[in-house]
Amino acid sequence: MSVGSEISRPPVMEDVAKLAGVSHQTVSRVLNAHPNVSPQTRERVEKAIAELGYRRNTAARSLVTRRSQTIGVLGSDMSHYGPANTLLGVEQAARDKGYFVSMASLSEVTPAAIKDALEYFMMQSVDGIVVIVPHETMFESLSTISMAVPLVAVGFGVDERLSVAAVNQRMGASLAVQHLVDLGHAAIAHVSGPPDWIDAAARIDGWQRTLAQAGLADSVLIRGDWSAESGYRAGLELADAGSVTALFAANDQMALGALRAFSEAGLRVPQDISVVGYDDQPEAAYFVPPLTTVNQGFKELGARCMQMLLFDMANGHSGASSVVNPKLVVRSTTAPPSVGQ
Amino acid sequence: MSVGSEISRPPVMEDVAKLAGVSHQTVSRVLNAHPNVSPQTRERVEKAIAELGYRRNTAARSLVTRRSQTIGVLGSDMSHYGPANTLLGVEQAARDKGYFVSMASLSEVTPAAIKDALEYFMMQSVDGIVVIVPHETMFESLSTISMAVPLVAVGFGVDERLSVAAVNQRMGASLAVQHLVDLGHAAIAHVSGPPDWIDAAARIDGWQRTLAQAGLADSVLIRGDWSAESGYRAGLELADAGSVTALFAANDQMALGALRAFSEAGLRVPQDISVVGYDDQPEAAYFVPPLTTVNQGFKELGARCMQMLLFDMANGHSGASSVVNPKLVVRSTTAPPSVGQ
DNA sequence: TCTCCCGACGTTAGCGCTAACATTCAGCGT
DNA sequence: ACGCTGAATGTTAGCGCTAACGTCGGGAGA
Repeated sequence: MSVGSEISRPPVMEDVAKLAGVSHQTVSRVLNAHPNVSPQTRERVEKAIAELGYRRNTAARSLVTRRSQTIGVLGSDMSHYGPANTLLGVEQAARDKGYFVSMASLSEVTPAAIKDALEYFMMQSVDGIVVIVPHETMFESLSTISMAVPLVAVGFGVDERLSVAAVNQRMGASLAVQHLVDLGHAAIAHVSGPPDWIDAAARIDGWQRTLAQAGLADSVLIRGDWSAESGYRAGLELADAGSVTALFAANDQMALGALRAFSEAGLRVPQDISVVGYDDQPEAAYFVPPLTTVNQGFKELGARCMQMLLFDMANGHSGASSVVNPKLVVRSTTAPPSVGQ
Repeated sequence: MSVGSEISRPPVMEDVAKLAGVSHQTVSRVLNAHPNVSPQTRERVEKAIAELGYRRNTAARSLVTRRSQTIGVLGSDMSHYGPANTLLGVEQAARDKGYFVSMASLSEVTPAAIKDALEYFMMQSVDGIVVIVPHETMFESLSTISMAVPLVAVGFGVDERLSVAAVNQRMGASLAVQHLVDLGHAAIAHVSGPPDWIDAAARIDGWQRTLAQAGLADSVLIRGDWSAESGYRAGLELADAGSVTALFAANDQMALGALRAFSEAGLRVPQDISVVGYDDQPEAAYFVPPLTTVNQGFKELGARCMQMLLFDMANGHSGASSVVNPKLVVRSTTAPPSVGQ
């Protein structure tokens, strides 16, 4: 019923054309939704395509159009909540728009590794690149390498050389710290991420500014590395010093570590010390006690990213930026400082 | 110094050939490491390639070789620890071997969505597919759809129709439960994942078998959905009933939720109740108290996966399977049941 | 009635590469 | 000296598609 000559080779455009009684070019026109095809012809061709199970050959198409319909996504720590969800957002938006997404992840963020990955994308002749590595090294590398294709970076500070989609980290940090200030805290420590991470730097900055605006003195800053373990160590340190009534952690995992440290040290949260996290990963609501934290719309960020990339791909480099605003989520790790303190 | 005719078009093989004073085919031979090229010629060609910054056009190459050098990775809940890390393992192994990796993630695991995603990979004419969706629906869909390219599934049970790389879930569950039995527990509950998830089913099975082997009666089984929230509800239920001295949770997040529930209910862990998780995500060591759990080598799993896929791509479908063994990680949430119980 | 135009197709010429087949030219045995 | 072999190259013919042009009718305007 279906096939005339039972050859194993997958059907090509010519086969469809023959079956529909038209030329291969008409098939191409149908596929590309050209206007000048009569409805009857279009229908015949579509039927033939369905009957043969024809699929257009992407390589041949790419060869002549010079576009691969692929975008490259470069990430680093994809096993973490934020980047993983941003990736998901990008992927969904890309697929919606008919793009394929190729991914590469950096096991270490060094200029060489970055160059390699970018080179890998160029080999694939991607039509655009999304970079989800908010790292100072990445920023420097990106400034050095002039890209042949549009690129949008997630989470960088605004810079006219780069198209950027970011969460307003400073605002997020501000939200967190101001919440503590409003509660009456005057000594608010911060466990930061590695300072060469752009997000970490922005959160440190937001923390300091908010403190200053509230007329409070600088407080203790402990450098963490995003891991629960570093949060734990920071928590121990803070519990030992006992100089502080609140802690703002640069992510939920470090907050988790701190929570454990406080628990071990016999400090009650929030009665003895308040804690605010950052990210609002789903587990945060189930920490002991449930964590007050800052929610970032990662999936939306990914979608925006893709939107900007498509714009740049159509109109050339824009250097535009799109920033999404985080929201504070108050749960049970924050309370006014105890009077006895 | 570098280019003769300053045209904007990217260099093609012919340009390299001209510069090196050879034919384009010789350039191709150098690029493909053919044996019959003299060392001097090879060197001249390589120099020309470097000088022009030549990069071979993947589309043209794919068109003629009929291989895209791309493998598709299909995932579902990539924002979770296990799948995300498996993906990373696959990605690294693939890139090592010179393959590109294209990813698609399922926002919902339905036959239609699966078919779509697989279709999407076929459009891209991937050379192979890795499926990281250990879901019953996926298994059924895979049995229905006969794939045109090699496919390896992560985490399925062994089945000769499918090439599979998996963690031995039954053993993992056994490890966890046996540990509790050895401690002296006789009433060991289980919070499972959704039972249409293959991993969840295997862990339930492992839990039951180990109980039976130890001569213990069936205990209470609560169905969760992997989320901390469901673990929390289960914990509340268990605390309320008070019929059990230990809990085996099918993942760390549910264990986290349970930990919080117990804490709220005034149950001390591990004195009043022991808890074992599953996955050993990095945070597990920083729960309050640190969680005893089962470690699965996700990255290794990803690498094995890729290895099998390459094998199948070279030799046709193998239906082989490769299983990695999990390890128990004992921390502080497990102890002998209190005598007063 | 005769243009002229334009919609609906068909035909042709590559895109940049690799596989398969030619070609050339040493070196070797007889 | 003569082929003969085989390594090192060159030449040719597509892979399957789209862009650019060619063709061919049938209405609208003169």
